[in-house]
Formats: sequence, structure tokens, C-alpha cells
Amino acid sequence: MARDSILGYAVLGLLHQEERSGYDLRKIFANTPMGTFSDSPGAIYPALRRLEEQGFVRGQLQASSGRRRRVFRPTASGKRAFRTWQTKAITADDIMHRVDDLMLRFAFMDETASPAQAVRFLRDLARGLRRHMPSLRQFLQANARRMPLSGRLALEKGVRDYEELLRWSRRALAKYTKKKGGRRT
Amino acid sequence: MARDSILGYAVLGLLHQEERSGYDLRKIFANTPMGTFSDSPGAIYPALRRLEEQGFVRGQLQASSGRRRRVFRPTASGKRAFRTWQTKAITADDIMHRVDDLMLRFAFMDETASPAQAVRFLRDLARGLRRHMPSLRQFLQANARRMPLSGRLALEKGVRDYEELLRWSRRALAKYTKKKGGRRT
DNA sequence: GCTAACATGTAATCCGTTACATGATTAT
DNA sequence: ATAATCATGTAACGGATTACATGTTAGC
Repeated sequence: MARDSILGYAVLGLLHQEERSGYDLRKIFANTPMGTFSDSPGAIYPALRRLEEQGFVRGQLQASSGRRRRVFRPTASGKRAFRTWQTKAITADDIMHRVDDLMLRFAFMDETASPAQAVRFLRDLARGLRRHMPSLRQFLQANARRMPLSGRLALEKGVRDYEELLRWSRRALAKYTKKKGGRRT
Repeated sequence: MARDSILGYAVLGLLHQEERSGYDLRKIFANTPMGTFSDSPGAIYPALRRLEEQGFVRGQLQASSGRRRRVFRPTASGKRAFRTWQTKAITADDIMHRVDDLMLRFAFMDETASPAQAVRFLRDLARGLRRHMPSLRQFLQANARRMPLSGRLALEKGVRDYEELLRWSRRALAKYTKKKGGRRT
């Protein structure tokens, strides 16, 4: 529950979809756009062990013949911990420093929480972004003039990324509210 | 030169602008959009020590009265190391896993390399992105259908981010080639 | 006199990287 | 047979987080 790595949550989320082995997870991290995470055995297997020690996943040996293979599933407690992490309030700090975590939290929303929670998340995100952006724009306006071109362009890109994220959250919200009538939080 | 943290490079880049103390750096990381980096003393001071041990920066005590304050400057060797890191070829792995590093490398380009290097970097980046995106789009097309809405939206955001980066690199390139005639690599 | 800001550090701990190690099965 | 892939781990190391520790100076 407490001080977990994002990798741990990524793993826990993936295990909600279907039971998987460490090797399965490695392949996912190696071959898909989820590959922002490490596919190295030195990251995955210790992460699985930690999750198991915390009681968030349970591993089970498959096929006693030859090739041993342990597949993992989340426990009830693991599901609870994931959902708690995923649906907790979005802080200013999340927006400034952990946008990637936010996207991971959202990516699994329909599977491990609910469309209603997805809507709540998107509204929360949009609100956080609207609060954050004025100070960013202000910094840009105050400093852009005396910055060299490369620095200015990099900074503008940073601001633009947040604007894009806000636009994305609005489009996403529209898809949820149009498609389904689901409104209860 | 070898196995350095991004924080180390961020620090080294900032020290190129003017001499700064650990505390100065902390303030920058705490109060500006460079704040993706840690402003904790437990990150900054060890990073400065490592840079000093590598001979990349030199610290000097200021104002012997009361409040001690050490300001750091990059050495010739530190400047070389930074420039090498900054201008090295962009790999597929950089594009898949280290986009933030790429932006940091670019942000200091005018100050620590040259506009010509900036142009070279942007062209290299655009080429890398054009190569990378087909497989991303392909994955999206192949999987989007059977993904839940939240997952699909997150994935689309990922693809869109790369498209935005490509657009940004082209706009940035245009600003370099329009503004100055600087063409030699 | 007290608080906030200035200023620099260390220690415990955790996690990821890199490299190493081992062995089974499938395809050529 | 032998290479590739399946499959799981460990050990050394490095760097970041968190919390602690210490002392100075300026402003109210």
C-alpha cells in the first residue's frame, strides 16, 4: 500500500487482466508501448517477490514437467491496494512530477475501477491542469525573452505538453459522457 | 563520462550558465519547470560530489564569514563530457525510453554546443521519430479494438505524444533555418 | 525573540541496472 | 547437435528518497 514503485503498480495492473508469469511481463515491457518499464529480470522478479511479500499477488507453479513457470494473480488485498492508488485524489505534485503515473492509473481504469471512476479521474485531472497552467505560462512569459532559442523551444514544449494533456482529458471525458449515460461517482 | 544520472547532466548544464551553489540548484528544481528533477539535498549534494570526483566540476568556497557557500563551475573536462553526451547520436532506445533526456540535451544546445548542433539534433530526432512511429501506429491499430476505452485512450495519447514531438521538431527546425543562415553541421 | 529562509550535509533504505548463472524445450 | 527461445533467478553496484542533523542570517 505504502511506498511502492510504479513498476509494482504496472505489474499489479497487468495481472488484473489475466494471470501471467514474470516472463510474460518481461515480454510485454519489451514489445509493447508499456515498455517505459524495465523488462530486465533484475527488476521484474524482485518486484513480483515484493508484491507477494506484501500479500498483493499470489504465485502458483504451473506444469510440473520440466520448465517451471510461476503465474501470478492479484489477491483481494492486492486489488484493493491497486484501486486505492488508482482512484486517489490527484495532487498538484502528481501534475508537476508524475504525469506518467497518472496515465498508468487511468489506463487500467475501466478494467479495475469503473467508467464512473474514469470520468471522475478525468474531471479531477482537468481541474488540476487548469490550476497548474497559469503559473507555467507566467514563467514562460517572464523568462522566454532572455532565453536562448533552444531553451525557449524546450520550455514551450513543456507548456504545450500540459495544454495537450488538458485537451486530451476533455476529449476523453466527452467520449465517456457521450457513449454511456454512466454518471454516478 | 560513463554511467551518469540525468540529474548529474542537468546540474552540469545549469552550471554552464553561471556558477551556482547546491542551494541555488535546489531552488531551481523546486521553483521552475526544470523541477522534474529532485530538489532534495540528498540528491543534489551527492550529485555535486560525484561530479567533482569525476573532475567535471570544481567547487569553491565563497564568503568566509559565517554562512559557508560553495559555488561550482564546470571544468574543461566537464564541458567536454557534457557536450559529448548532448550531441551524441539519437538511438531508437532514446526515442522509446528517454524522451525526457532528449529534451534536456536539446534545452542547453545553444548555450553549450551551437545552433548548428541544434539543427543536427532536430533533424536526427525527426528521422528517429519517423522510423519509430509506424510500429506504434501498427500496435494501436492491431489492439485498439479489443481494449477497454480507458486503455485505448491512454494508448492513443502515447501515440499522439510522439506525433506532437515530431511536429515540434519540425517547427523548431524551421525557426533555426529561417532565423539564421547557419547551415554547417 | 522568533520565524523564515539560507546553506550544507549524512544515514538508512529501497529500487533499478547490469551482469552473471542456470537449466529446459523447440526448431533447424 | 546446436541455436534460439522459454523461464527464473541472484549479486554487486549506484543513485534517489526520506528523514535527520546542524548552524547562520535577515526580517518582523
